[in-house]
Amino acid sequence: MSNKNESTSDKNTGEKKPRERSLNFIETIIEEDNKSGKHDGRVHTRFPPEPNGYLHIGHAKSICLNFGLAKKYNGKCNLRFDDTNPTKENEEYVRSIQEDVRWLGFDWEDRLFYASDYFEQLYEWAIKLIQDGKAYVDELTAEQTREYRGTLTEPGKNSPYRDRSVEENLELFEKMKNGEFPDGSRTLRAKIDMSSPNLNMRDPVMYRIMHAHHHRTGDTWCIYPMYDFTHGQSDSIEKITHSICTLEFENHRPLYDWYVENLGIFHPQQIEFARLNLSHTITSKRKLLDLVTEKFVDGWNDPRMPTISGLRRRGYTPASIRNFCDRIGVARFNSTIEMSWLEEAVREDLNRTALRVMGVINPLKVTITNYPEGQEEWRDAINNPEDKEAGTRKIPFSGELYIERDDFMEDAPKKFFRLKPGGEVRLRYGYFIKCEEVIKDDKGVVQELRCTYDPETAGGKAPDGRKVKGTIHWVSAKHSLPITVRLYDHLFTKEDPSEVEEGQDWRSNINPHSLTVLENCQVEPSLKDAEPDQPYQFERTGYFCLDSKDSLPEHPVFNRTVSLRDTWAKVQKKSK
RNA sequence: ACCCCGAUAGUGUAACGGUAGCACAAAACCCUUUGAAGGUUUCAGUCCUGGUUCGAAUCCAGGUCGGGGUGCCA
Repeated sequence: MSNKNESTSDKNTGEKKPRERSLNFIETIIEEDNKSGKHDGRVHTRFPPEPNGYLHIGHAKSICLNFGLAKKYNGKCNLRFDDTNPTKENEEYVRSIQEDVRWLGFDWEDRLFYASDYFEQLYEWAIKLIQDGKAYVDELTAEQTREYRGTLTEPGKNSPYRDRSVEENLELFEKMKNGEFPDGSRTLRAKIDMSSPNLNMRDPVMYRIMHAHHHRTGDTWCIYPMYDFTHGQSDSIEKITHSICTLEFENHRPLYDWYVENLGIFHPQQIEFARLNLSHTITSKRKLLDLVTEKFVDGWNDPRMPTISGLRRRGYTPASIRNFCDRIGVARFNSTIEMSWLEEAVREDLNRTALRVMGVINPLKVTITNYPEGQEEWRDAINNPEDKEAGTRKIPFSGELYIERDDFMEDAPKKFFRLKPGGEVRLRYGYFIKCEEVIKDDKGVVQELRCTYDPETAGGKAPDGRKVKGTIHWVSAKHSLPITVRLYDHLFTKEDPSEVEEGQDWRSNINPHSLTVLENCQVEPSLKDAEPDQPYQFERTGYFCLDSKDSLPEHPVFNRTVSLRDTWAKVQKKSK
């Protein structure tokens, strides 16, 4: 008979332990390795980006995973640039990648490496494989190589150059290295198995000739190693224990293993996980580059981009991104995460940290007819109800205000708690006001509201105890600061941007309304000294930050990071 | 067509032969000087068919569906 309580016998200790997230499959592997002593309990990972683009949210998942695992198991994580293709890589990307990893909050300490650091060693290993009769110089053209490789269903056939002598191969490879052959005329190939069902094992190319300038090694080399001949050995050199990569490299694992085994060097374990797919956006470096070069966005760090730099400029925080990456988990099957998860993650972080301010996005003038002419007063406002330490500030009140246009309705439904003709509403930290008169222009558009205030309700409390359901934000017209606000929506209209009509491409799914610019928004004067790194919550509207690129002291521009959750919008939608 | 991998509420993940759980989304309510935040509750799931077993999400077989694979890219 089993006793149900046996397994939870420790629950009467009275301690409320934070609920531990259960292990993901990689952590399980690591813990098994640690138990069996496979690497003496050592955990060493690496983040290996190719410097051919800016980092995006998908990379953040990998960064958090690799650095996170190292931290969790008291290990190390290297940053290594996988720079084996000089025609696509450059310094700007190297710089931005380091900046982004650091910004996310991770530190590779003194372990910044480049695959190009290992070119000499890789070259020697290539020679060893030649000497062992496991590699040969091929003279097939690229097209011929393709033909000889066979297809998914038919085996390939051996290259006529496959059985050259070791000496001849050595000599030819030397000449390749010395630049005696033009690009594309020769390759060095591993001699494995042209009939393998895994195409990667059909005598994969190890080296190709490229007379190209490398951002680090300059013109030292005119032959460059392929990814497969580089990655595993780089891991091996750095004594990486767990080499974590995305699912599309799964078919490469046998080759990864083949190289380190045939070279007789330290054998790291490659582990694949599913890359992140986010709804309503793309994480293909090539397509992101297209968005930039074709000017659909304002550079790699456009706040609509899913790049780390874009998210940063948008106002996302490192903690929110780390949290997001932790929550989405890691698995071995492809999935798409809804954008709302990312948004929820920033809201959660910003709710704790953002300073509350009054900001009116779409101003509607309100004149308080019974407020003494020329009078003004400074009222106390709480900077952050989630953080007592943040203190309070003074905000100016006067007889001429701006409120949000959406906070007034002439024909209001019952559930509308804000201002309506004859109705009363609370101005946050201010007074109750009552709408007495609606002034419109010729076209019937509301121009101004004339209201009266109740001087007894200073601070928002009514001494007679009468209740007012609605509380709205406002600014004093005389004191407020005009700013520009940029609102963002999904970059793509479809959840899956690659899903297109016939004859169209992914570009047809770009959302034409992903950016809305609002001029003449009005905010409280304290925002005069805003800095891009300081997140703000415009109360009842959303989280905002100063744009780090386009904002000028005389013309502030604020980006909306994310709106607040809007239950009213839901109610409205439902009633339609 | 061939090889490899995968499939658990709407979404994302856990349960490792023994009570299918958590988060986000959705819904209802409470609270509220942010229709925010917070709190309570509800809804909702093991791809299919067989087999092994006292017992299967888990092991086995077959099927279905999805992803990856024919770069001198990574």
